[in-house]
This record gives sequence, C-alpha cells and structure tokens, in this order.
Amino acid sequence: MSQTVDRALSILPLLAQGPADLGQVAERLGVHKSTALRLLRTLHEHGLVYRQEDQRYRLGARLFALAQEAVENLDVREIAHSHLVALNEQCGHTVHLAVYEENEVLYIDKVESRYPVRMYSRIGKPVAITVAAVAKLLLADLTEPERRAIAERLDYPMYTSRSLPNAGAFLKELAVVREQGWATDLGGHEESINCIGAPIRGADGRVVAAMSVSAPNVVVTAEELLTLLPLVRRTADTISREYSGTTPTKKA
Amino acid sequence: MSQTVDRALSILPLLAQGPADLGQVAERLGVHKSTALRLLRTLHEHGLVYRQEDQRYRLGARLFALAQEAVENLDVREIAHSHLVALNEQCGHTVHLAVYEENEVLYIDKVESRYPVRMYSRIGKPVAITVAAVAKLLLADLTEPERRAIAERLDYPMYTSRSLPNAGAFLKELAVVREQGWATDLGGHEESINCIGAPIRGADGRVVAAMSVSAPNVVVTAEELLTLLPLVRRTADTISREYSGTTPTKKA
DNA sequence: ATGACCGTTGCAGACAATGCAACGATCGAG
DNA sequence: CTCGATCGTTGCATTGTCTGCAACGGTCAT
Repeated sequence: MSQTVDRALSILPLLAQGPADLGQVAERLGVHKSTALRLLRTLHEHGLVYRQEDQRYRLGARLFALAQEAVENLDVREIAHSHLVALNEQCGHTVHLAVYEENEVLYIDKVESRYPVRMYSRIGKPVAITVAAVAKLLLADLTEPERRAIAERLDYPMYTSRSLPNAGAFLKELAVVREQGWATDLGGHEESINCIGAPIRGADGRVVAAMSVSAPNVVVTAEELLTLLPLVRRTADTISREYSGTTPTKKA
Repeated sequence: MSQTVDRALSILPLLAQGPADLGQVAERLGVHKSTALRLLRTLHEHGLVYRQEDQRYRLGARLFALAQEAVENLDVREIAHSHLVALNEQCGHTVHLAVYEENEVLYIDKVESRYPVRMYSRIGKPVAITVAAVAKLLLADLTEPERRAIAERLDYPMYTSRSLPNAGAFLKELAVVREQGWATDLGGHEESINCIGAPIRGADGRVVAAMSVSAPNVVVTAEELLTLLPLVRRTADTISREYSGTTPTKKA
C-alpha cells in the first residue's frame, strides 16, 4: 500500500538471512543505491538495523526489545504463566503455550523440562503447524471454510513416518480434535517426542491459545504421558476461567 | 531521513506499549486517519502488526521471527553457547552472554541456574548498563572519548546503595575493569545478587561480547563466587580463541 | 601512484503519499 | 425498531517527498 515503507520493511527479512552491504541491499530491492541508503538510515535511526564495523548492516537491537515488549503485553500469557509453572512442577516436563496468528502458530511461552533431556524449541519460533498438538487445537477452532483454506495452502513435510501426510488427513485430525477437546502429537514431529495439549478459551468460547506438555520417549511412554491428560485439561480450564473473568480488553 | 518510513516505524514502539485503535495511532502520530491506516496496512502486510478481533492493532508475529533469526545469526552466540552450558554444569549458576550495540547492552544468551532461586532476566532485555558486570566489560573496551560521552549521557539509577552513583564513579570503575580484564557486580543491581564477568575478544583484541555468572547471596557469598573467577576467565578465553579462529565473516 | 570500488551528497523531476470529504458499517440509546 | 454517533474505509486532486542521476571523496588493492 505504501511503496516506500514496503521497500524499507522488505529489508528486514533480507537482513535476517545475514549481514549485507549497501550494494547488496540495493540490488536485492531493485532500487538505486542512494535510495537504499536512505531507507537503511531511517531503519537505523529506529534501531531496527545495526551497522557493524565492516560497514555491513545487520538486524538491530531494538528488534529484540520490541519483540520482548510485544510478548509481555499478551494478556493470555501473563495469566497463564504461573499455571504453566505449576504444571511443570507437578509433572516435570516441558510446557508450551502457543497462539495462532495470520496463518502461523507460534510459541509465546515455555517452561523447561526439569529432566536433563530437553527438546529444542524457542519462544517466537513458528511451530510445525501440521503436526504439533497446539497447532491442531488452534486450527481446529476455526470455521470450516477457514480450516479448508488453510489446510490446502499448507505443506505437509514428513518429519517422521507418523507426520500427517496431506490436507485430507489433517482436516480429519482437526475434526477429531475439535470434537474431543484435546490433541496429541505422538512422534509426528520428532520420532521420540510425544505431546498432549488442551485449548484455552475466552469468554465467548473461542480458542485463544493452546498449551501442551511434551516429553521424550526415554522419559515416559506415550501411554504414561496420556495419564496426564486430565491434569493438563484441568490446568487449561483454570486458565480459561481466569482469562474469561478479566475484562477482555482491560488496558488503556 | 524518510518521512513516510519514519512515521511507519514510529508506530511500532507505540504499539509496544499496548494495543491501540486507528484513531489513537493517527492522533499520536499527528497524521490523518487515512494516512495512519495506510501505514498500518503496510506494516500488516509484512506481519509486523496484527489486527485483533476488536480491530485494534498489536505488534505482530513476524517481529518474533525476525528477532529470532537475528539472534541466531550472531556468530559469537553460536560459538559461545556450548561453553556457557558447560560452565553452568560446573558451577550451577545462571550464565549470561551480552553484547554492546548503539548505546545499549543486551543479553543475547542465557543458561538458567540449576538452583531453585533464579534471577529475573530475559534474552533481548536491555541490561542495567551502569551496574551490570557485562556492561562494564563491554563499555570499558571503548575508546576514552567514547566512554566519556556515554558516561555523561547515562542515568545513574540507585538500584541499591551499592549502585554506581554518577559518571565519575562509573568511569573510574571502567578504568579498573579495563586494567584487570574482568568485572564484578556485587549487589549493585539487586541487593542480594552478585555477578562476576569476563570479556570475549575477537582476533584484533577488541571486546566483542561479555559473559557473566550470577548467583544470589543465599546460595553463595560474594567471596565464594569470586573463587569461580579463574574458571570464568578461562571459559571466556576459550570462547575468544575459538571465535578468533573462525573467519570473522563467514556466511554468505 | 593509480585505478577501482563503495558509500555519500545535492539536485531537479516525477511519482507517490497526504489530507479532505463522503460513504458504509457497527453499535448503543431512545 | 429507528435514529444518531462513531469508527474504519475509499476515491481524488494537490502537494510534497521520495527517487534516480551524476559527481565527489575516501579506502583498499594492484
């Protein structure tokens, strides 16, 4: 909609791949060097890009700070956090909280497993949308046409032999999840890791977030993990109630 | 330099304080509603802002992803991480890694304490620059005029009675740190927490990052913590060597 | 010492961003 | 149920700002 801003913002993902000098930026944007320079300068003034000693540009510090503040302003996260910690203390496994936003599911909070074997994940990292328990929960709540549209747009990478292979299987799984009110990922993302998850709902009943407990096979079997389901669902329901209780849009 | 981009980017910190609707954004930017709308739309297309159901705007998901990629592209971080983990396994305390960038010091990695008592900090969060051990290390390496300029520009909040109170004391401390090659923060940020830190240097000897070990009084006294100094310095030196060994700018 | 390369600046032209005004939708009150 | 108000949205003419060009200066390698 706005050409100048559009160009400027296109620089960010470009630099996310690695540092680049002025010429490279100009070339990849398809604009004159002087234009790229002015855009970079503006980004620089706002701290979004940083100029390292070799004069090349890199993503800047304020980006972290912004992402930081953004995540701290998510009220679901704030409300949920203490419950996630409590759950972690009871079961000892890794606990995740995730939300859906614009065709992406991403983790917004995480409490690390107390076992030495940990799974790799990171707040802010997009979730493997076709297999993760939290992703199934969040997508299952969308309207039928939305689910269809998204399911057809997705790729279905076969992380393991148990990954959902195509849109049909995915939609079927979503229907199951929608019906039963909880979800699993049994080795669909990484062979040796299982997850169980439950939805967090707002006052209107819509799913606003999803949480999950993940544990590797070597610690507990899938069957053992499933015995935690009541606990997980209870925690999710508690968070839902507390979230619904607060005025939906509180802050000024 | 570029008015349009400047305005657009000004929206981000504004939204970082909390969600806002179109009118509020326009007002705080000092532009017409239609202008604000178009800027927001462009930001939206790039995923930097998100429109929640109540139509208000919030910082968006891509911001996390960008910050994520940015932090992963810092080669110091990549090289240091395994060493930080190893150090944590030896001493059990919280280990931080920080860099200096444009008048800010910020944590770029962290390994949590294995003790139940943890200090609050977060990757991406700006560091208390006038007291933190890592901040002293990073600033101590700047040239004398740079140090002076920064020292005078800073605020000196008295977090505790042992916080450095003014530019004079700060510069003096930096001189000490610069001389001895390591730094401490003994209760200068939080009364009950002590830190010791050491610098990580590039091939040219300049400080590129700093690391620290933090522990609350209740776990170890300051004196006990200081006995870890050789270990911390050795770890920092190991990382420095490894960092200098790799070609400084490797990636494409 | 010389040439090539890269970042930087001033300038005039052109295009894109701006503000205005009118429209439409949503919500609340009477 | 109707009316009014509020807020987001769109088309348009004007203006201003962004763009590309060309020339300059610095740095590095030959």
